[in-house]
Amino acid sequence: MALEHAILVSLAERSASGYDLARRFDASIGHFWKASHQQIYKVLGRMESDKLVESHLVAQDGRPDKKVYAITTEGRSELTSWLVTPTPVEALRSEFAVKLRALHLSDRDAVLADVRRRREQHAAQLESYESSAAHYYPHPDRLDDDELGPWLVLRGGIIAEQAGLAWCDEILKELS
Amino acid sequence: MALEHAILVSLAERSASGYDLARRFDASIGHFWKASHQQIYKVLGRMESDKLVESHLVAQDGRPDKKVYAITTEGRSELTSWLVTPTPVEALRSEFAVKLRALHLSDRDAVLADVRRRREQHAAQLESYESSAAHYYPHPDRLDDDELGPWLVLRGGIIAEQAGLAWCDEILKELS
DNA sequence: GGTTGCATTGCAACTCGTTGCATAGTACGG
DNA sequence: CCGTACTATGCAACGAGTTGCAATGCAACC
Repeated sequence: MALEHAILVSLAERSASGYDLARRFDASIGHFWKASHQQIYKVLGRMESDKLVESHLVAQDGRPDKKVYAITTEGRSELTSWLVTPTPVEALRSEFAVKLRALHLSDRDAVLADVRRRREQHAAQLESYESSAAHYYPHPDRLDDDELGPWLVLRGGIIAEQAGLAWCDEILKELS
Repeated sequence: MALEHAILVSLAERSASGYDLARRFDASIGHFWKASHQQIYKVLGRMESDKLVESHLVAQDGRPDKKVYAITTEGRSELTSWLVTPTPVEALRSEFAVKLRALHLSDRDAVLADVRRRREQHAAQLESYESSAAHYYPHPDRLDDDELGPWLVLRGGIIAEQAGLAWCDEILKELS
C-alpha cells in the first residue's frame, strides 16, 4: 500500500483533488512512484472510508466541480508511523536484464538497437533531472529544511540514470 | 507477462520442473526477476494450456515424482519474437524515495538508521555479485558466446548496487 | 460548425503478484 | 520416536496496478 502513503505525503504538503494529485504524480513524486488517475481515484475512495482523508466539493466556474481531499489527524498519525518504519530494499525487476541474459538466443543487431534506444531514454531523463536540479536548487550547499528531502530524491534519480547510462555504454562496448 | 518469458529463457537453456525453476529464480535469473513457487506453478499451468511448454512426469526414488517441463517449438518462436521487440524502460518505483521526500515530516534519526540499513544491504549484495563475477567469469576479456549475456547482466547488477551505495553515502553525508 | 483538447470523476474487467494454507514422503539430528 | 527441514505440487483469497471505456462541459482553433 505504498500509493496510499505517497498520497498522504502529497496531501500533507497541500490538499488537492484527485485530478491535482494525478498531475503531481506526473511531475515530482511520480518520477519515483507512477500512478494513473484511475488508481488514484480508487485509492482515495478507500482512504476516505478509512478516515485517512476527508473531502469537500468545490464549485468552479467554467470547469466541473472538484472534490478536494485533505489529510485527517488519523491520516497524519498513520503517515508518521509509516515514515519511521524501515523500508525493505525493493528487488530490482528488469525485463531488459532477462532479455540480455538470453543474448546467445537472440539477434545481436536487435539487441544493439534496443540498447541504443534505452541509452537515449536514460540520457533524456538524466538531462531532465539535471535541469530540474539546476532550476529548483541552484544552491545545493544551502538548502532549506523542507528542500533537503526532495533534493536528495532528485539526486537519487540522477545517480540511477547515470548508472543506467553507464550500463548501456558497457553493453555497447562489448557488443561492438 | 514477463515471468512467462523469463521461464521460457530458462527452459530454453534446460528443461526443468517447477521446483527446479523456483530454485533457479532464487539464484541467477532471480537477481533481476523474483518469482515465488506458487507464481511459477500457476504460470507453468497456463503456459502448458497455451502450448508454449509441455510436461512429463518423472519418477524419482526417495523423492516425490516431478513434472519436468520442456519448451515447445511454439514456445521457442514466441521467445525469439519477444527477444527482438524493444523493451520499455521500466519506471523506477521506490518507496524509500517517497519517504525521503517527506524528510521534513519525519524523524531524522529514524531516517538515518534506515539509510544505514539500506547501505549495508547494498554493500552485501554488491559483494555477492562481485564474488559471483570473480568465480564464474575469471577472465572477462575472454568470454564465450553464451557467457556474454549473463556477464553483462551481472555487470548491470554491480553497477546498480554501486549506484545504490553511492546514493546512501550521499544521503548520509547530507544528514550528518 | 466541427474537431480537438483540457478538466474532472469514475466503473469494470483484467493481469500480475503476494500471502497463507494444504498435502505427502523422505532424511537427519537429538 | 519426535521435530525439523527438504523435495515436490498446488489451491484460494486477496491486493495492486493496467487497460479500456464513459460522461460532461468549456475553450480554443481551423
